[in-house]
Amino acid sequence: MRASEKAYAALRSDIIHWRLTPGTVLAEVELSERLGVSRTPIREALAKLSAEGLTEPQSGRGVVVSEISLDHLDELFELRSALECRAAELAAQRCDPAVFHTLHRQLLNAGELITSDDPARGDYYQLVGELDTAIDAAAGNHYLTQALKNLRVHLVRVRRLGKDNPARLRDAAREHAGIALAIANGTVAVASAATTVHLDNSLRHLLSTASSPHSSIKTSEQ
Amino acid sequence: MRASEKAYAALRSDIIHWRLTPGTVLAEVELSERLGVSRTPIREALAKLSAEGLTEPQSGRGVVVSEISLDHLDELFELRSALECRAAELAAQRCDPAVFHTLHRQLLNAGELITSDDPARGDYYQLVGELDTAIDAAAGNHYLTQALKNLRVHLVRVRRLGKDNPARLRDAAREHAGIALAIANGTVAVASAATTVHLDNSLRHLLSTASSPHSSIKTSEQ
DNA sequence: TGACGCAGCTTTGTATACACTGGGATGGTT
DNA sequence: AACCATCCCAGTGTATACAAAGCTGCGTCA
Repeated sequence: MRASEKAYAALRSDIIHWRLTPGTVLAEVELSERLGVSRTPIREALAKLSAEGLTEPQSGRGVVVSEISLDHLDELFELRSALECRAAELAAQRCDPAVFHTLHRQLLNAGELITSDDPARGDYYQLVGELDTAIDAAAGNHYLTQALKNLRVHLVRVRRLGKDNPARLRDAAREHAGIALAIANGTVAVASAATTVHLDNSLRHLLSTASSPHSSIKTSEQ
Repeated sequence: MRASEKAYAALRSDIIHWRLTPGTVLAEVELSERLGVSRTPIREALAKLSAEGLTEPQSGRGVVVSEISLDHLDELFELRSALECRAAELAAQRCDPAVFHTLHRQLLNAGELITSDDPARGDYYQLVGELDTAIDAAAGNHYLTQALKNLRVHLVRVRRLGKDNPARLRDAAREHAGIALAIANGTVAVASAATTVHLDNSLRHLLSTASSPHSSIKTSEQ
């Protein structure tokens, strides 16, 4: 693996998992020492992260980890809604119904995955991720998939803002199941509508339970 | 201006305006000599272009200018439709009607801009660009605007595939005028529908008149 | 005659040295 | 005491040298 890719992957993971919190300044020399590579691949990694929107150039001087603010969450979800609704519509037109019937069944039983054993809800989020992947594949649109991929990076970060309580996750699983079923049935309008409703519920839940972003940020300033 | 930005702007312009044709191999040393900067900023520029999708890494060895193929045009327009319809809907909800009434009037008279004096149709495309800008501003969604900006880069390249004959441009201007009017009226569903129809017409026109992409590419291989 | 392998070269990937810019601190002046 | 100018330094921007990896072409062997 190339050094620049290694640096990129390490930084990306650190940012997504909040080991690097919003507002953190990323200095090239410090990073190159910490990651054991020279500044050149570090710069390449930072450029890639900035292109993705995970970091932002700091007024001509250095880069900082992008802020995640509740103020712009509604905008993020408007874009998400536009992309995911269209993806669901296309998937409903073009999919192999068997795949989504299977996902529908699994999602109906997803309540069992939400146990106190795994606070990170790994199994649950993996299943939801499989639905996303299946929708992307069924939609069969490279550009749309790419746009969604870029967006989901930010959504993973946002997840930390809300406290995903078991009740909401079980509701969300049912909503996902409904989306899968609509796609399997090939009912385009229903697939789109179910996605719209699900995203609205998710956004409302996030906004109502989210911890203040500033409190999260402050704790990181050691 | 930084050397990396200069290189990026120069290459981006060369690709968009087909001075660098799809499939062209971009060698770092050759570019650094041609643009008069060292390889480091060239690499930075190429990374940025690849992130945008204007170039693609060539299986471990160098980068090439991305292909523009009719095969994927429908996919590109599916994404475009998803984004522009949502943007039009949001604009219809939130806009200052006066702005779009003005644009509506200007677009109704856009036929006069399509003269044989300017084969590049600069004035026409500038007016259409102003509509795009106004929609972005009215929609007031930073993420959506960014996604559209990324997309429009590809659309400018695609434009070269089709022969924009005056009749089609006049029709397109009327369609744009209709979109502007629907937004000014605040009729969300109409704005979305008018956008859908316009994009479908544009795609069909492109596909029916487009020169074979392969012939375009071949001519570049000197 | 065809295919496999090796050697050389071209091109990319990485490290490092140097240049330049912006900001902050310090000292002087009003 | 407050404000401005200058100097210094931290850190980025660029150039270049070196290392590694892949392709090409030729030669040899089956």
